[in-house]
Amino acid sequence: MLYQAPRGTSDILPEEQAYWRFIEQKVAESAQLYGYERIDTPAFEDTKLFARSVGEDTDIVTKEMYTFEDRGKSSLTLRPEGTASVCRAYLEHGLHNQPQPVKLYYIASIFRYERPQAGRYRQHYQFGYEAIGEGDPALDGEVIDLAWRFFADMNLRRLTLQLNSIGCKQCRPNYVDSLKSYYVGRALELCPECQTRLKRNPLRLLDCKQAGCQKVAAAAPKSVDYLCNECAGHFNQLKRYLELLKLPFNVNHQLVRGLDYYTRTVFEIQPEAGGSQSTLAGGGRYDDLIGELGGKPTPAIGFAAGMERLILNLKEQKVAIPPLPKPRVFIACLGDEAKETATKLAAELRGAGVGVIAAMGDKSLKAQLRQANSLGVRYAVIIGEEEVRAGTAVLRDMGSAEQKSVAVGELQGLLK
RNA sequence: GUGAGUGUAGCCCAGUGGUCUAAGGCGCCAGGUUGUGGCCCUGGAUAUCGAGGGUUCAAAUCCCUCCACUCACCCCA
Repeated sequence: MLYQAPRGTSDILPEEQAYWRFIEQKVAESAQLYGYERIDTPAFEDTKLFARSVGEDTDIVTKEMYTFEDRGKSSLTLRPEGTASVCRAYLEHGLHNQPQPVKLYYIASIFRYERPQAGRYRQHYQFGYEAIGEGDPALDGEVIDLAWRFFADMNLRRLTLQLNSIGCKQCRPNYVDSLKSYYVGRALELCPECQTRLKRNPLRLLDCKQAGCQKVAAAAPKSVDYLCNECAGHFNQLKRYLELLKLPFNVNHQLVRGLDYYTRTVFEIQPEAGGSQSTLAGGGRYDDLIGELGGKPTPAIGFAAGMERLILNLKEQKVAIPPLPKPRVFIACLGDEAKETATKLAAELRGAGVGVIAAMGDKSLKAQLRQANSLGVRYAVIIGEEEVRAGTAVLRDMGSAEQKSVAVGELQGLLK
């Protein structure tokens, strides 16, 4: 094989496209339902944008970014996530002058240099929704409702909604401190990786999968017990809204997310019996991010979902996807004159909005019909020398195998 | 970055040292009389057996190196 797609990337072949178009359509529909408008941002941005927003010490920034210098010596990075770009656009275009919150959604390719495996790729696609400019917990509830409804409406079953609150700039340090002091006494029970996490990123201690560490994590201090009054009130109100909306959330004290910008609300939607790379959607509040990017303090919340993982789940659960439309008519012909008639007819039908596949080459009629059959068209139009002389064509119904001779001029009306 | 598994035609795969100048199935192409698909039958094309090196009289089959893919860890959608 001379060339193949780079590791962790893949071609989306025609046979897969129905899934992609289906999801895109559902994304647009639910955006419309909740008042979100589409935004598309560049595939790459100034490297500093991601470093600042995602967090200098996160895995994404330290080892997963596709960073390059362009010919003008600017350091650019292929977007490793969607939120930072949307916030940049919000600031750059003065969207704070619009009624708040500004609700935006996107469908975009995402790039991370990781070892690919099931449900994880170096280039993958995410769709996401961001609501910027409002801190009301009712908005958190609405966003989570949107996320939940999105998957439920696709007839995906056995999903769970994981929820947590990780506090704000004021109260989180207290929590991290108490987490540290809890863990320091138990360092010997931890796996080697957790020993280093203890120093570098204590929050991550909570979601280590090692059995021993799990045990320690289960009894660890909970972030919700360290929330300041404002954060606690916000979280309580959110839970109240989720109950009103009848969303079956599970407060998961070990849910922490890998991007630094999250504050207060964090949530994920996971399949119940998921493998390791199973999270379908994740998100939360990022009340400090716009400010850190140079704007005035602006609360915001959003989430993103992985398209490939969603498709994986749709397939596993055998969710029926509507087929993509395709031509219903195949035109077969025999002889040079017939081909001219067929060529003109095909153009006329297409002009009238009827999709047509015209036979090419000079294959036998048998071969042409075989092709028509495998294309799955509803009708075959057959034009041979006799038909040319008579100004007619044979219209064959590929389902019933019934056929009749009709005037060429009548076809457009019959096939419309 | 770490660990494990796998690499034979477009796809699924048989074949574990010598009749392998590689079998089968799907798919593809053609034919089964003069201009008709789907079923069936017949025929055909398509494989430097992942790459390179080594062992041997002899290697798809054994050894080494590399590469790729898959799965898992890390982390995330």
